[in-house]
Amino acid sequence: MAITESGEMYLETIYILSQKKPSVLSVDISREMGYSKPSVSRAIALLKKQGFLTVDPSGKVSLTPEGEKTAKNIYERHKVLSEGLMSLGVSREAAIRDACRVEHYISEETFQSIKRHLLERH
Amino acid sequence: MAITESGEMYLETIYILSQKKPSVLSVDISREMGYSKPSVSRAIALLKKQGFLTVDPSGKVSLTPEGEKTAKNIYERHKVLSEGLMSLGVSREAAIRDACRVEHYISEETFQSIKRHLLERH
DNA sequence: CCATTTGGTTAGCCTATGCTAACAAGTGGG
DNA sequence: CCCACTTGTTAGCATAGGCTAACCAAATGG
Repeated sequence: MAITESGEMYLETIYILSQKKPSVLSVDISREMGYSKPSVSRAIALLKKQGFLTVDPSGKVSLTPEGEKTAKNIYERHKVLSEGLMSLGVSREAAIRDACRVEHYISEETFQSIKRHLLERH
Repeated sequence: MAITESGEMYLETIYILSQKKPSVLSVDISREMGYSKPSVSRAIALLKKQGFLTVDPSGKVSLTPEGEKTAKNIYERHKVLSEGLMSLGVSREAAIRDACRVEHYISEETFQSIKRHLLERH
């Protein structure tokens, strides 16, 4: 099964959290994303089954290389898109909110073109 | 109930079809979008209930002013985004495919900024 | 004139993804 | 020692939005 938008958001959140703290628990993801514990529990179980992450006996969630690759890719899209929008004059809030949606939907080709264009403008 | 991505796609398709032919039937939408008749039937019933379109006794589907406003807005986003992406060197296929997703997800603020930026480049 | 085609609906299945209610297991203070 | 809090899971509900199967009714046409 291919990764969905929701799955990508979970991976991205786990990636960001794991850069801020030594270990990421399900409940941390729950708080960060504002989702209920059961929603996160089920999502984690699915991502685990899909090979994007592992959960150790203490409950610590870790991304697999595959999961980390996906998370980093989404995170880079998020940064490039939100910064790009802000450089066009879009407010920080709208830029972040919109980047959060768009980051899941554009092809690699489109993303690379946007990125190149933004770099060329300087 | 607010309009969903799916609802917007139906409205946009109806708008485009109604510019190409005098009357739009449910089955035309079905063929254009590649969805089954029951899927379209249900979607039309919902959009009708939401006040975005009407269906006359012959089955002809017409957008209400509200539906047309929404459809035109999405269609404009589609054109601006896909042309903008192509002007950045994105292939026609990818530009159209990606615009079809992104057009539903960006705020008006972001869209206007992108549009302004694309106009300024010439 | 009856049979087929066309257009549409109803019923019901499936997946994804949010939710609450309820519970189990570990931990720690009074 | 026990109660309470924290963490996580299970069960089950809801919505959105695809699908097929099966049906009805109207139009077409040999």
